[in-house]
Amino acid sequence: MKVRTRFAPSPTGYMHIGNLRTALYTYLIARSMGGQFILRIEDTDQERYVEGAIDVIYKTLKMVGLEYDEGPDIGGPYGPYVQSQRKEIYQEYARKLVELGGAYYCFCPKERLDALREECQKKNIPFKYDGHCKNLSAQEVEEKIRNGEKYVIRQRIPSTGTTTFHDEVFGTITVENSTLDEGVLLKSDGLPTYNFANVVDDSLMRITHVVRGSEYLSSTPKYNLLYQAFGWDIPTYIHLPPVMKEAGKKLSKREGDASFEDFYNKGYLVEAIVNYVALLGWSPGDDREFFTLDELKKVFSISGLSKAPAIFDVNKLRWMNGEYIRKKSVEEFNQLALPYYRESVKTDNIDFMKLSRLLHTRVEILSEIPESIDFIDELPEYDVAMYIHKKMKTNLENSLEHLKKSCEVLEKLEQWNEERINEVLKELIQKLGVKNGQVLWPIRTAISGKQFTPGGAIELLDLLGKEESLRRIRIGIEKLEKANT
RNA sequence: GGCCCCUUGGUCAAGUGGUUAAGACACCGCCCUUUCACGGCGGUAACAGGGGUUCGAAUCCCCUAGGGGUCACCA
Repeated sequence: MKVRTRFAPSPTGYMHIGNLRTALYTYLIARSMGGQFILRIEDTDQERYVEGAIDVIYKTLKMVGLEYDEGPDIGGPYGPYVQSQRKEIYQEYARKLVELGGAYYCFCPKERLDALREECQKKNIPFKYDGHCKNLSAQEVEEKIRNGEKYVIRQRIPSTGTTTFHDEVFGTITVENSTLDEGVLLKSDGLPTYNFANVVDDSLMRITHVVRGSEYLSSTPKYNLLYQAFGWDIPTYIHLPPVMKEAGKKLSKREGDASFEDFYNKGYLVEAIVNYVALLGWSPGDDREFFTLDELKKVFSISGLSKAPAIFDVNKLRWMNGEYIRKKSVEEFNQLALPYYRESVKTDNIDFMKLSRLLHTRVEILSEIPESIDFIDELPEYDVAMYIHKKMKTNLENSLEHLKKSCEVLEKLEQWNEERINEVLKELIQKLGVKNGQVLWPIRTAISGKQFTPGGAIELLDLLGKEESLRRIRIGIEKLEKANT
């Protein structure tokens, strides 16, 4: 039988990183076994409807490269793939289930249920529907419906015995049927609950492997009962532990560290996010940790899935993102960096390729680019104390002296390029008989005004150009003269 | 609270009865070096606790603790 998995998000308007991981794993499980991957939208909750939310799902899957074989926008043999468009199907199957004895009509008003719930809470016992409508006769049911009474359809669950299911990651789990609540399958608005829709759809759509978050673990016995009542094959279950921010905390939408989009907008590369997320809760079994999507398709295996919740470590993502950046050619990096350059560099005589060569090994996430090059447009205010560097053995006096001498040689330099600048300065250094840093540190300080810069003095001189460099060096000389008197 | 699940360094994790308990991120140190990075080398750091079973337990069993999930006409 051909493996078929499905990613079935409810459209909330953004793609949580944990959700993305579920999608990834679901996709990989299918692809690693040569199977098909289906997209289905679970929008049976009308109150939660969010405009444009489905587009976010399409867009994210596309960016990440998770191609689905069937879905709302591309169709397929088991459509429609949006649950709100399958209303009649659920109603039909709900009625069928009643006939089969797996469900019953319930006319209990909300008030009655609320009272029941309150009572349970008082006694500190878990809420369970008390079966008030469980034994209504067919005639009674028919009459109530004819009278226009609102109703739901509830699952009928044996009061004794146990139900066992097997999960590929959590193993075999057995629960007492008596602890299972006879939940609502079909709501009074005619739409199904998740509990019903997912079973019906998964079966109708021939899903062989059900992949979802571990929050569904505890209701899975009920789904098995449903499959059994219908006489359907039970799928292979693969429940995934959650992704946490830190022990006990979830990734939050508010702090902007929860969705794929958040990370993408912060300058993380799609490949890096995918790679990192793949490793969050799954291990190939060996040391390898760099994978493209295509490579993952080959090596992914359910057996590498872990059952404990994983904490999302932004630090490691950063590192991995940096690695991905370094793997790119300078040209590719330049293309990625361009929009960020334009954010902070307004002067147009800067050679961005030169800049990219400097930044290439120093950037971990794209969004840190603007700040690291903000000195290009304008020399920042800086303190003369920055000229004092213990290891370089620089102080205010020798910095001034060396800056003056450097200024002299640089002024005379006709051909302004890295090679020539290097020659002249090294010559000067030799003549002075000092360490490189004695001359170069003050220069870098003078032209950047910053403690840390991408590239050293020579690269920066070249980057900024003769005129601007000399202007800044003279400012430095002035500052030092003032400080020395 | 009932039921279910989970527990190897700060984090991700390998490990499936016999290992000096891998590797990666982070951290620290050294080297390279005109700063910062990159790169290279090295270091600190873990089987939640307690009982069993066994010649032998991170691995099997039980208890305790901590954590998570669930208990909706939400998914």
